[in-house]
Amino acid sequence: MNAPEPRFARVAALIADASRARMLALLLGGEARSAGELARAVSITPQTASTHLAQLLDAGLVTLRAQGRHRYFTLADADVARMLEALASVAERDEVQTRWDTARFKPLKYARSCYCHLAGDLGVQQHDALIAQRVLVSDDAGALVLGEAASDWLHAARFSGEAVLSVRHAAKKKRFAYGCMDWSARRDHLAGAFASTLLTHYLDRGWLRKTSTHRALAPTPSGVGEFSRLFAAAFRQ
Amino acid sequence: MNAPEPRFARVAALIADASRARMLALLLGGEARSAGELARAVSITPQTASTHLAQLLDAGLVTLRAQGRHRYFTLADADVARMLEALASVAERDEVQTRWDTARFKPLKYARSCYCHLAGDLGVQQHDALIAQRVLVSDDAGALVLGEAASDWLHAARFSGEAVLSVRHAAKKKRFAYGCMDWSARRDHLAGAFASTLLTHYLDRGWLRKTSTHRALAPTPSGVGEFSRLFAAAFRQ
DNA sequence: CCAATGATTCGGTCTGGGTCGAAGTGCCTG
DNA sequence: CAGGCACTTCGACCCAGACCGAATCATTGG
Repeated sequence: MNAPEPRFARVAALIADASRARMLALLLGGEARSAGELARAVSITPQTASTHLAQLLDAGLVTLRAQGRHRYFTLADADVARMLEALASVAERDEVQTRWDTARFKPLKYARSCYCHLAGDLGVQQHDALIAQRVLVSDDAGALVLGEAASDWLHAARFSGEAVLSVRHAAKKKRFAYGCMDWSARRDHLAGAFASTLLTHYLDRGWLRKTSTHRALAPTPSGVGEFSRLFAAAFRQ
Repeated sequence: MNAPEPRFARVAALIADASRARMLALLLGGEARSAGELARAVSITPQTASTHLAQLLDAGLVTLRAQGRHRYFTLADADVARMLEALASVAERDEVQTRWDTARFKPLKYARSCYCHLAGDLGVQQHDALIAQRVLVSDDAGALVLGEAASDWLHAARFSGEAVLSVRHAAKKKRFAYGCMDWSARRDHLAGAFASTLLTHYLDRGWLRKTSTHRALAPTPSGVGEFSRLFAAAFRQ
């Protein structure tokens, strides 16, 4: 009769603290951050941050890479990012319409990094376009795999021949591509290894650039053109 | 520079408390529960439960239906269920393999209700089978819609003619069917309005029955036969 | 080998929030 | 109308855990 305490309560408790939540929100940007950097960003002393990070590490929400006397933290994996986005999607619900339309949040709504893939309206467009153009198709199990139009599209997106091969190789792995609920658009954007590769590519080609402080990503003039060409099929909406 | 406190921290705080988490876990079963019932289930006094439920209600995690002097609570919507499952999927990670194989948890892993659809191994089989048989197919935007084999399958599943029509009508709505990460199987099971209809149908036909205390669902002898027939395509693995 | 810097550990303080007893409100039944 | 039941509100208590000061460890550079 007596329900046992669910394990998710413990994870929720880790996210519940304002300082830890702000650290996690920063890490959602995808980049590794040192302990001190995180402490300063959320205005707490290094020793407090240290205890917080130890807890996040212990629970497996973040991973650690020590480099000299710095310790760099990143989100553990895409599952953690998905969980945070799911929380945000419930937390933001009704606020979305009003808040997102302010000038301050518009860039964030248009495009941002989520862990290490593209989110926001542009991420949703990417998701819809790649499926509509059959670059990605559902296999028998409902997972997304490369479709018949994949090679053409990758070529059009200026992937090199060897890069295409490496994508094709990665496509065999689990978690290659899947939908992830976008909390501002409230529709799926594209997540997974393929989505990471694409975002890296966009940044490398200079179609997107990171903005100073936030997770927001701004398209460059050349990027605007490329995206409207590559995602043309999704622009019908 | 100073990162604002993310709104999801507030939601996480609501789930972080052991008593509230246990209530939410109970409500994940999909059935409405009265305040007193929830209080007894988690071993707290009615007045404590009342403050908890008021908070959950205020945050929109649960909804309320007052009936006489009883107040019945249910999970607010499928987004909340998805969020809880995402949390659980991170929280359970490594435990899954060991814990689920104990006799105590096996029924839960095999089939359980998630909000108001079918989860667990059977839920994953359903998801995979309906897609493999093209009862459900992805549309241009990646959402699942009824496919060319839908009518035949519904007929085979003993849906009446008018029930088939009502399903076809419901198929136009948003959130008709979509994948939802299953935290025990770690693959997608089927969620959405269609999934709810199917679970209700299985219960009505006596193919599944609710077990006493948990969210676990047990297949009846006739259910075993029906499921192996209806989900045949997924039994390859 | 000695600062200087990044990070952790320890000990003590303090507050937010969960808890229950007691009392109050509303609804249903006899 | 009276009594009972489901639930809520109020007040007081108490404790887990966030926080910081001080000290310690580790790495780098001079």
